[in-house]
Amino acid sequence: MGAGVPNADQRLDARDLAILELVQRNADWSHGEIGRQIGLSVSAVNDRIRRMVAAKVIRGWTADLDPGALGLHLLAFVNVLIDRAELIPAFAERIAAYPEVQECHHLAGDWNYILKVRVPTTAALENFISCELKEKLKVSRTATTIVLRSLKDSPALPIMNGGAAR
Amino acid sequence: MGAGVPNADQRLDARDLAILELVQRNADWSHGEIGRQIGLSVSAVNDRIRRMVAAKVIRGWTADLDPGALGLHLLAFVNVLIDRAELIPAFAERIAAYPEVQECHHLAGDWNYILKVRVPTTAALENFISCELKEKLKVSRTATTIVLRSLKDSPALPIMNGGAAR
DNA sequence: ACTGAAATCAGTAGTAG
DNA sequence: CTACTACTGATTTCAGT
Repeated sequence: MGAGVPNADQRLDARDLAILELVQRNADWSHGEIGRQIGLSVSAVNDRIRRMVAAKVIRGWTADLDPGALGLHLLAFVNVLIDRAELIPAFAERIAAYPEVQECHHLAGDWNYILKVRVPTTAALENFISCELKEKLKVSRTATTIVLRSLKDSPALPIMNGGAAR
Repeated sequence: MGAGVPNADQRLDARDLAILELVQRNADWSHGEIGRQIGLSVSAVNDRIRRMVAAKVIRGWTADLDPGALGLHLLAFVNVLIDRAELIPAFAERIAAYPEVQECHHLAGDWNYILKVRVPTTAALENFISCELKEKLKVSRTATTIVLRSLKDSPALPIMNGGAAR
């Protein structure tokens, strides 16, 4: 056990990719339904999904929720700059714990990080930036961009041959 | 049938929110397991989930895939500027169809859109920006930021009381 | 609106071809 | 891999509180 080599010798063939394409959008379909779509038996679909879960190609199963229905009416991208290098480890360790931070990416460029932040209101955003980022996490500067409308916001990945495929 | 009022009179109580908190991370748990966590019977959990699916609070069920395992080794944010206003509708209509574009948000600020783009290589990114964005979609200017490392990249939404809750 | 039991259906494991 | 079996366990329905 343990986390030796991450994805040792998994090879994904065209059928695996077809399964992934389906389950990343319709995880509630039965294995029979998936098999019918791609011409595979229930057992074959079952085997392949279990292997891909074991290989961590499939990391888990999630429900896709509507942000608006949960009162999360504001989406913003916040660029973060931290002047003093010694403050970066503490930021990196603590930022992921904020539920309103959906994403945090370390960047190559003018800014240290970009955050994707979901909150109910501008007041909540202001509180997050002022109290959490600047006061507690000692962020030097931020640049916030408000999203007016999301044309696409999907966790689905592009799946094509030529990736880690055979 | 039809899409009249989106979320008519759904009221989410604390138990609904507890269920959502669980299923957005562990959609594979049985209703019995969920019920045990929050002190509810299997049927009650089933009822509430079915109601939330019907009310479109839960939009669907997805598999969470590992981008690296699919050969998607590059993540970038691409800011997009379109000078001539008459070119924007065509862009907005066609951008969502690109699988490598995971997100596309219309912005308030200096840029028209921000894109979250996943590709295997820098060559694929260059091809996407030059051929697709600039040539085909007539984008005037782009500013691309490469992600070095993702500290957090989760579809999970922050769930707290005070949203659309009772 | 929840519980608990009964019925239906899906996932799993094994066999054989 | 398919096809078929049997089994386990989950989902769904339904009557009752």
